[in-house]
Amino acid sequence: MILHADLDAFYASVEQRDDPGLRGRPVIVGSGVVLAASYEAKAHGVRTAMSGGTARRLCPRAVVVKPRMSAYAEASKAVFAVFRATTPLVEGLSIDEAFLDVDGLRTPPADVAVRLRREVAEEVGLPITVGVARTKFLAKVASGVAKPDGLLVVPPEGEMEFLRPLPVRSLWGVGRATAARLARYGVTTVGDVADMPESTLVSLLGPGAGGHLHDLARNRDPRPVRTGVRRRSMGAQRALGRRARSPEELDAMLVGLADRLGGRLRAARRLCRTVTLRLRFGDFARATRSRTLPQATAETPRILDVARGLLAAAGPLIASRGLTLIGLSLGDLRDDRAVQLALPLDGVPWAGEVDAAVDGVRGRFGPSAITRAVLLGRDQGMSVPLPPD
DNA sequence: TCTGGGGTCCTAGGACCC
DNA sequence: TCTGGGGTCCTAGGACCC
Repeated sequence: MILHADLDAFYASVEQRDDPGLRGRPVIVGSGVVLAASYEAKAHGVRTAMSGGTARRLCPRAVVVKPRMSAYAEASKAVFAVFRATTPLVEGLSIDEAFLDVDGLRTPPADVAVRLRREVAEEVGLPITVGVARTKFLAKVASGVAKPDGLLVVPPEGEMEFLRPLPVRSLWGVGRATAARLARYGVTTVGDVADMPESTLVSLLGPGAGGHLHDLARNRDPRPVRTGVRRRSMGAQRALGRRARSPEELDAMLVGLADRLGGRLRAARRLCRTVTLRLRFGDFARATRSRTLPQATAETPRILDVARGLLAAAGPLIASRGLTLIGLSLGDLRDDRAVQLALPLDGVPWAGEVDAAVDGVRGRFGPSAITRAVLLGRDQGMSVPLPPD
């Protein structure tokens, strides 16, 4: 059996945990757009991704707090430690949810789930909902139904009964666009989808999505819980508002984005090969421009260089439409083996030993690996002299 | 309801190679 | 002279998720 564990109103719950004055009150995290809303706020109709103005109109008494991303990252780490103490077979889906494969445990799955919820509450102080079922999909739907602060087990013999009445939107991969398309054919429940021939679904949605939906609706979901899934891209973006920005302002933002991403890349000891510039315009249309490098890199100046080229090429597009968001995304990620092998940095008093360290690895690793190691040291706040050439 | 900041996966066309 | 099939890589866009 598989557990799907999902923290409730995660960011808002962390805020309520850390400030007792917020407990029992409607809390909204994020002012421009709602990043998270406590269940007291949700009761008034406040939803994630809603604009801040709308949310305040729906719930004027709500306390609006600024997001504290580092506090959420820390809480997430603590919760995942509880997951991993339960079973090594943990697959994280996002900062606040994961699948756990509990088949190898002696304890019955439902008891494991009860204990997990208790441990997260006691050790981290956060409410969490758990769905238990034979497949990932059923477990995830179960936790959604059981929210908040709940537990729901779908027994193997009750699967079809559970599945068929669900709205199509609960199928993984069915969002607004696909749901609207299906509704035009009178298809609104999972049972409706299950009763369609696969060929009809495929002709409607394409071979990928069509086949996938057909399988899920007929309760076929053989996907195992996978550990060690690596991130495939990382990005950073910045909303600009309506005001027009000068080329100098845009360039400064690009510098900031490239710097942030370069640092994150090196902290993760990874390299990227594709740089994508993301743009959004006044009418909410989007565009992307990307370039793939012959050599993978984690060096900020290189990333910035490519990003600047993409931005320059997109100049005419931007001039005509009014830019409201600029972002960078790094893809085709891979491990930076050279840096990992060359310089185990943890605890190295860098400034004093860099020369020796660099001498030790010169010849085994090329100049770009050494440059990356130096940048990595800088990212960690070390005072790093440039090594002699 | 006029909209943040992260991510994942799929599709499709063109270039290029054998 | 006109013509094949298959594969990979790159770019751009779109849908979806939290």
